[in-house]
Amino acid sequence: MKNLIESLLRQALGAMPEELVPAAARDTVIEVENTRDPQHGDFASNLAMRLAKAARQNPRKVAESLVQMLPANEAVAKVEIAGAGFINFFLTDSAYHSQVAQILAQGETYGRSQFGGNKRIQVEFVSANPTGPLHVGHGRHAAFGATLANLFDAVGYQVQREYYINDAGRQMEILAVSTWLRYLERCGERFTFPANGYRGDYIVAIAEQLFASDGLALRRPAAELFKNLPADEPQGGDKDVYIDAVIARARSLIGDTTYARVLKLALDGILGDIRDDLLEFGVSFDCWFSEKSLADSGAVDRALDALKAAGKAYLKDGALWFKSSEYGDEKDRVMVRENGIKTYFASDIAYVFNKRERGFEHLLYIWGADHHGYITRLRAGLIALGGPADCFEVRLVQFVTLYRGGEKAQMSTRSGEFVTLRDLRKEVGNDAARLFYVMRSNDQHLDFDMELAKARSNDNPVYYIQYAHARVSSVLRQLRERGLQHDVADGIAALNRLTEPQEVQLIKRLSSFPEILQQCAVLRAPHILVHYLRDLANDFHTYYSAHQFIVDDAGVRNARLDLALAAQTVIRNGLKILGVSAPDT
RNA sequence: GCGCCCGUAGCUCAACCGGAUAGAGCACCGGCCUUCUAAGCCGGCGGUUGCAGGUUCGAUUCCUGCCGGGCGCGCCA
Repeated sequence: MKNLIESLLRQALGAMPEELVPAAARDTVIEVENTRDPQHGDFASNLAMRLAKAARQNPRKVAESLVQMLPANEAVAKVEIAGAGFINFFLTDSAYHSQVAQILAQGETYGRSQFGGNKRIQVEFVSANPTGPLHVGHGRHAAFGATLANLFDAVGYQVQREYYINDAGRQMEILAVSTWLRYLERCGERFTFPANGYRGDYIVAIAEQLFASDGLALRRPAAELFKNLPADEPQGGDKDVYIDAVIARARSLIGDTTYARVLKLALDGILGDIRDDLLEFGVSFDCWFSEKSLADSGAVDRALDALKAAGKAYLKDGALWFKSSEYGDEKDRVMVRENGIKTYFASDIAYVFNKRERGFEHLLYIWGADHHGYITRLRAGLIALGGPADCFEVRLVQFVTLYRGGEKAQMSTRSGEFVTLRDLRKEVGNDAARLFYVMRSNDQHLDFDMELAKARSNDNPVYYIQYAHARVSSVLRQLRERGLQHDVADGIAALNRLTEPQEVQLIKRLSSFPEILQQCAVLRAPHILVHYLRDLANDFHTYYSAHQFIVDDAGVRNARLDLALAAQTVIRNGLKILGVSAPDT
């Protein structure tokens, strides 16, 4: 509908005389918006006001000329000029009534469009380090990223969902040694666990597996393991230096091959858990991309070489630096440390380049708010390697604070007692979690109230929306119980009987669904869809309370049932994008 | 100190990338069930959009400066 008005205005603009609207001013974006007040019609445009300056005319005069040039259209009942120069469009009833027929005809594809022009976009999200289970913060990333990807898919992009596995580097070493130490404890060795080791229960569980498969074969005396090591943090030492020493000692005691096997056992175990967790949450990925594979394939070295060749890298203090300060970064960044080990930044540059090589036209990264400092430097890397800067986009997701009742729930990674995504899903259910996570704008801190999420009441938007869906199913059940049939075609023929204000309101809401999806995708704002569905549910409940569907007049009855079915279709389509179920009861 | 995000009703948040009278839910007050699910509906109360300037026909939105909150500023990941 909005697109129709827009094209009418564009035609009118094209027909305006040259002396009134100079050629330069014609190339403007035509803004059409839904009106807030019904008195202003169904759609309004500020086009005349935007042209007024170039036309050297007052806005109302420009509006008059535009309206004169407006081609006639059967959907438009009336056009008015109002206020400072708004052009208000009033649509005909039949234009809206035909929307109901269209929704029913299109069914689960209603709302989808070709807006994206099949452009290849990649959404990379979650990408949590495989060193432990996902926590509630990752849940927000998962829900946000998955919903965005669904939105892109719905509006005609070719979308790929990717999870970047940080399976290279020191943290994997720490994971492996933590697992082996827990195994030693299981074997009966006694010692103090390193301050910098991973101490979650999941490590103990993996160690138990190792014990089951290998028995005491990998046991080494604790005394030998900890002999002549530097002090750990509680003893006044450096925890990083200490854990590195423990890792080196462990490697020498059990050998690199066995060590690698322990590492793989831990990595596979945790990654498998993450994968299952996300799958249960309705979040799936097209690609799990391994950082290690990037290093193994030589891609990281190639990226470094390319930067050197471009004159954007230099040696200082024994380290290799990238001149990111040339691209607005605060300072240059180290890519290869003095000890020869590459930083994450080196991998990240290679990775962004790799994404481009795989043919994605647009790269969307979903990161935690604490990573905002990396945006400039990574974009710098992309530009330095010749990539277009505008294909690189990062959306930050702010933190989640859990509340249980009025009380803050603690989520510290230190203690190992943080609330996992799995725990949260178990407590409030997948539907509530998915919806609550995206209910607020991503750059807004999220207060997640678990009590509210569980509530089966009006306060809870999940049930409110789902209830509207279920009510339609219930009406159709009632109909059958009374021995009646829903004749869709008969209803379509009688759509002009839908004249009650609640019916008109509901139809208007339904007809804006395709535009809402586009808007959500363009603004990367799934929360708009949640608000829309909430409003739609409200429109439906209001209608439901005001009028009966199952009435004696067959024409009205079938038309109303058509409308109810259309509302149910839109709710279901919307919930599907959000990853929320649409129950019939 | 520098950078990013945020500040809107008592609370949690919207406001369609500058538009018309700033809207919802919760809470509070008052109505509606012998008729399709009351998990619902209707009405009422509630605002100097943190503060001060600026830009223009028009600012919650853009700019500047303060105030307040969160998060970053490693040869960590």
